Amino acid sequence: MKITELSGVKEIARRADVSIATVDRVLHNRLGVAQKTKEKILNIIKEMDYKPNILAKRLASKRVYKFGILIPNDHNKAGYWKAPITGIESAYSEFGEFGVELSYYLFDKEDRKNFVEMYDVIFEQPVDGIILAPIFLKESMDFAIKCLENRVQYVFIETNIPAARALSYIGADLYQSGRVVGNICQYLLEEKDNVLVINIAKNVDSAEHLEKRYEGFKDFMLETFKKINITNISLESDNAEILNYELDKLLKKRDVRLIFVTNGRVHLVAEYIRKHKLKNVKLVGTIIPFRILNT
Amino acid sequence: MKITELSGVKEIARRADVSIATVDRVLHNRLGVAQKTKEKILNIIKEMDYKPNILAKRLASKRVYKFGILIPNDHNKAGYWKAPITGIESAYSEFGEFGVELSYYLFDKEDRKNFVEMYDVIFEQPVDGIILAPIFLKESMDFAIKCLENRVQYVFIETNIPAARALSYIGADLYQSGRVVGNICQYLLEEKDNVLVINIAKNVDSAEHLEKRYEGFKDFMLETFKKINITNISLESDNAEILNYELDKLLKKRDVRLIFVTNGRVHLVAEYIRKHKLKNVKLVGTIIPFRILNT
DNA sequence: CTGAAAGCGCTTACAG
DNA sequence: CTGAAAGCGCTTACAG
Repeated sequence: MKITELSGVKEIARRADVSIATVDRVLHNRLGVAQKTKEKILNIIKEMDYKPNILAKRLASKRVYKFGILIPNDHNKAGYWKAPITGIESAYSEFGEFGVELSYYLFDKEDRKNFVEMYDVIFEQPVDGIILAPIFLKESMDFAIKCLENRVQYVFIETNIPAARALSYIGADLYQSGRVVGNICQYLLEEKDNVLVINIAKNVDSAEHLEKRYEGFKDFMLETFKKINITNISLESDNAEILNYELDKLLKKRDVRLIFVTNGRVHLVAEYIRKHKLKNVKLVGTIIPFRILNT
Repeated sequence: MKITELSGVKEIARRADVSIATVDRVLHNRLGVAQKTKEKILNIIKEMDYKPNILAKRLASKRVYKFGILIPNDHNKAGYWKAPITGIESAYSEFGEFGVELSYYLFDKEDRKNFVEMYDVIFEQPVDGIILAPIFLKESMDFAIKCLENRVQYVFIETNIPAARALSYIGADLYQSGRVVGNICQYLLEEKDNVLVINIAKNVDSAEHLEKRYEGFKDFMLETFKKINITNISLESDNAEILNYELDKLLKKRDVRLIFVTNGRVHLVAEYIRKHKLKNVKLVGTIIPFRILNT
């Protein structure tokens, strides 16, 4: 770079022989620039590999970015969402002064209609970005489309729906989590053992999510034991009767050595095992709560 | 806040009836300000709970911050330090344009003299902050003192020395790691079992570090089993003869159910077990490599 | 010991 | 369709 070279918009303006206001218009794709001028400027931008200085941008702009946060209220799972909220607030206290505003929209985890109501409310006000827990599959897909229509970026938290192509996903890697479970359980098993993997998901939607954990577990197992026998079932309710019925059937058929429940509902199976006084079956569950890191 | 209130240095200057240059002098504790003026300004700053705008600061200042990175070269442990370097480079590509410069100082992990040579070199040039792996205890303490003398901030990576009061520590929480091992191993043990925990640290220094992992393991175990019997030994070399000698002694005395080696040198004990064809002892080790997150 | 002024790289009315 | 100018909240010579 020559020492005489101005940087940023000024240099672009100099090269294009226009004012920086015009450069700014092109940079933000605003109307009111002659096609020819626009092209010239665009070429120079490309030529220079121009990267705007975000510090200067933020300093000069009065614009406030508004974020909506769409997560379950904590009425059922006491305190589960405390940690992410703490994290959001901590980030806010760091960046809030640079033009960020937060709005919370808490919905009832058991009520998909309420989820839809809440996300409709979000769009009543201008919003730039959204963090959401997409625990209802179909409704969340609809929501994603609405975000795209409104040019609003969205990020998933806790549950992921890869197909909905969020900007990013904050939460556990369920596939890896399943592999870890497999890794630990390998010491409890032998070749040709029977293993039962149970997904218990109250709404159909998160079943797909839990499936990932099963995949990880299964892949690890099959890499370790060629002839292990893994049966996977998904229950769409946490009703004890149904669970008992299924377990009766499955455990009668074969000698199951290990049961892996892919989420925290493992206690339901624990009760079954206790009631039937089963001695030879090992039980494993998975719970990965959010954690507040000490800083 | 009144709408007429200016913000930042301007407002301070207005209230103190001085120029912003003088405010700046006080803010940076520079010489050449009358004691009275200084006090007045200091009071106003406190009153306003003034927080400088770091965006404006960085934009206005031409100052470049220089960071030194003092970590082992990878000649022995192939690739172990690739991940943190990737992380550093990724952060650099994000922030480098805002005035950050990096210098690497790689030392020989087996040679504490080399570590000292390298850190002497660091101070030959101006430096603002240092990331280091303090794997040599005494030398790292000396280094910390040198940093304090030079008013240079330092951050530890991989190994922590709490007493050296670094700005922060990047790495595994060894105490929690030990608890996790305990948590998993509880299913392999019963009340009154004998457990052996072995720290194998080539240099005395990291022994203290490994101790933390033992603490976590022990605490979890004692919370779970009241009468479990845990023996802990620390070896200062990875010499197989010495290890074998110690293991002979320890395993003769009592019926050991589980051996936990607090780092990756677990393979040394594995060899012993294989050679002696021990069947009833379980072996557990811990390796937590750095990982590159996919983004 | 203190202040006026230019500048960092952008954005934002406003004027033409 | 385009430009001159002020401003964001700081820092940095320079002058006195």
